[in-house]
Amino acid sequence: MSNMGYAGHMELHEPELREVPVTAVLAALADDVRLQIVRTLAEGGGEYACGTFEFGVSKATRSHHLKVLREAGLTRTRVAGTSRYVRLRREELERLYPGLLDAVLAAPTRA
Amino acid sequence: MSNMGYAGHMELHEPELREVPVTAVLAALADDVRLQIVRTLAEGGGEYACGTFEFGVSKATRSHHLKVLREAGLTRTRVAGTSRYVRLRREELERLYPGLLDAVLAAPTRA
DNA sequence: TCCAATGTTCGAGTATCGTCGAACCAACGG
DNA sequence: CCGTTGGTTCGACGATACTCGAACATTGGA
Repeated sequence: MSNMGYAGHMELHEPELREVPVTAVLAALADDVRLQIVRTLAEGGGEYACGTFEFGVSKATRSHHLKVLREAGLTRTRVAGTSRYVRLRREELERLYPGLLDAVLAAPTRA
Repeated sequence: MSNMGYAGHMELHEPELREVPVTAVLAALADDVRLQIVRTLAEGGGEYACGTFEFGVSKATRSHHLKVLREAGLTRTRVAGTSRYVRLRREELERLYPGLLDAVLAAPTRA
């Protein structure tokens, strides 16, 4: 009955947004791959399986970026079967950082 | 030769804002020292000599951060005598990234 | 039961970042 | 001139960040 060594039963680390320094939120957004993920989540508006985000990186790297987003308080993850469904924490973000996400999303894709 | 503004032969690199990827702007803001500098500039509204920003780092580090801000298109620098005066590029930022700077500045200082 | 699918974690390589002291430079004031 | 002042640059350091392949865990189906 050991559950050692793997995160299958571990709780996903999803911090309270107010515990996250704004610099961490900005750092999470300051990466091309992660910004593409966030854009996809924002445009779709709902949940996406991790595998959705095919942006030219390996699945290990993708998993890493999703973890960064989650631990920066930007996303929430729901586990279902072998898949994990990710969604943006829009309302919470809007409450704590009004206008921030919209401003970033409105920015030109390629500057 | 005119004596007008002979500010040494070093050219400051101040890119056009549209040439700067938004991720670079976000990365520039995603540091505590730099965010404090930006806050100071925004609250004061005008120009500040580099020496103004005493945030517990050496002057070499301060100079580095000011360079990062400048090259991310966030600030402009005017050379006068032995001093350099830094100011925020608010209007340009507002035009290209409407609401972004305000949202960041409105964020809680101590998250 | 075995296998494929979906993700995560590990270990390592490379790159970039933040930091400092020391050396440097240009401008100013005696 | 010479020294001081304001600031930059250099070289180095340790810490982080991004990336990948490989190995692993969990689920669900043949």
